[in-house]
Amino acid sequence: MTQTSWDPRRLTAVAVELPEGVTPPGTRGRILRAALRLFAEYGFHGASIRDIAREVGINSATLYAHYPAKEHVLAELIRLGHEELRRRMVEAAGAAGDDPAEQLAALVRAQVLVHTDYPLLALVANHELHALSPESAAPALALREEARQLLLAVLERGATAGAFDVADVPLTGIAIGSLGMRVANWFGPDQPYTREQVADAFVGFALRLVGSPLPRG
Amino acid sequence: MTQTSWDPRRLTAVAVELPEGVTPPGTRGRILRAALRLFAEYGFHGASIRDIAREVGINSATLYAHYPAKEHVLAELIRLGHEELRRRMVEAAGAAGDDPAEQLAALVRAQVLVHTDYPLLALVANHELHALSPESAAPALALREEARQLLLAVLERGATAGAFDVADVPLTGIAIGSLGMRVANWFGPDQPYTREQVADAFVGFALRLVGSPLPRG
DNA sequence: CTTTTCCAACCGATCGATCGGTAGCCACCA
DNA sequence: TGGTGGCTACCGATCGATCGGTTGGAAAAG
Repeated sequence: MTQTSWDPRRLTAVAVELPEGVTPPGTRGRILRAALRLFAEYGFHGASIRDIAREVGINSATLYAHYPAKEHVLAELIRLGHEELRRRMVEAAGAAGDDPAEQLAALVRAQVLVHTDYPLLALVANHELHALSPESAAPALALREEARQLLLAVLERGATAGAFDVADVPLTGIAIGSLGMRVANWFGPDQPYTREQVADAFVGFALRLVGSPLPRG
Repeated sequence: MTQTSWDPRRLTAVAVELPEGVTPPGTRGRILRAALRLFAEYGFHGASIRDIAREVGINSATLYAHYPAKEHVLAELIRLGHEELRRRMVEAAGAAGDDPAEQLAALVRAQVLVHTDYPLLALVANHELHALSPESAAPALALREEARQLLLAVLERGATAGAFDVADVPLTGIAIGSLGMRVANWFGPDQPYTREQVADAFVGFALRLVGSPLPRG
């Protein structure tokens, strides 16, 4: 309840986490983690390969035994971030029932939890995308669009069925997406909320935004 | 309704605007505009002083006749962005009546319009803050906190008066602030909304988030 | 009024430092 | 043995900033 805005000095207090099972083991994975922390704090261009190597404890030339170029490290992180988002949202959509409100809640919860669980990955995936070439960025953009379409489809369905009172589906989708995205900028261990509390609250916000009669969480 | 997510390739389609009356005239101002465009597209570290100088049409050494260091150019942009936000929000708060809902609407409208009017400035001010030293960043952070407190005070007042149905004021404040902030990432001339339409819609969203009985805009 | 001085803005050249990446070599392990 | 991961040394390019010099306009001096 004190400082909840973006403050890069907090970065060292946020765990450098990557999704399990999809992160490469050994040095390759350690490079990703080091890059994640440095890219999140200083940006792609502000973090040098020497910085990354030093943090991993290897020589900078060794990076090239694992990744063909600096850009590939970033592209990998961005891919991981977007795949985790898409995976969780597809999973949530599949597990939810037919009720549009329930589907929306499931999607929003999934989105928010990706951002609480992997805040640095979300920050890098969202803020450093511009450093990639169009070809490198395309896969991630496609995944992002897929996640977005999941949300829009539910909003459309809910509005058509009369469960949602929505004047403009795309704009409402943007608003709901914005809520989840910004979580990565402020959520952390020094905040007085657990991840579940944040997800509950944000599901409540989303339901309010669509005018669903469900009460706040 | 097509592409509404962050896409750096769209940057050249967004006008490079700085607030009137506070932007220095002549070369100094042209440097700020050039830096604004380049920092927004490539980030502070991704844009060199040679890039900036080239865009202005001067020699890179000349930049140092106007600004003592590269960081100062960024600091100036970030200061301008935060001052405009604070100015507009203070003005909106002063002009609004006593009704908490009316005050909230005024604040949200002001915030959203800063982001529609100066999207690049908002992007740089929000995303490149990390490139500043703590001393350089402090003034902007203070202004940001001031704007935030304006919003929280209204939420608190509305909740206390029973006009708002809010479970958690700081969290609701974050959510409302998030909505406005992200506008700079997607709003532009290729979107099918005017700035007023966006502001109206977002005021409606904010009122819903606080459970105010006012209908959607 | 004319001349001189001053100063801000500007220049090309250059600085030391750092950048991402390469080449060649070595050690280890299956 | 061959492949992988690691190293030192090095490359050309670029970085932010400095240097010494020039220019033009304004102000001061005579």
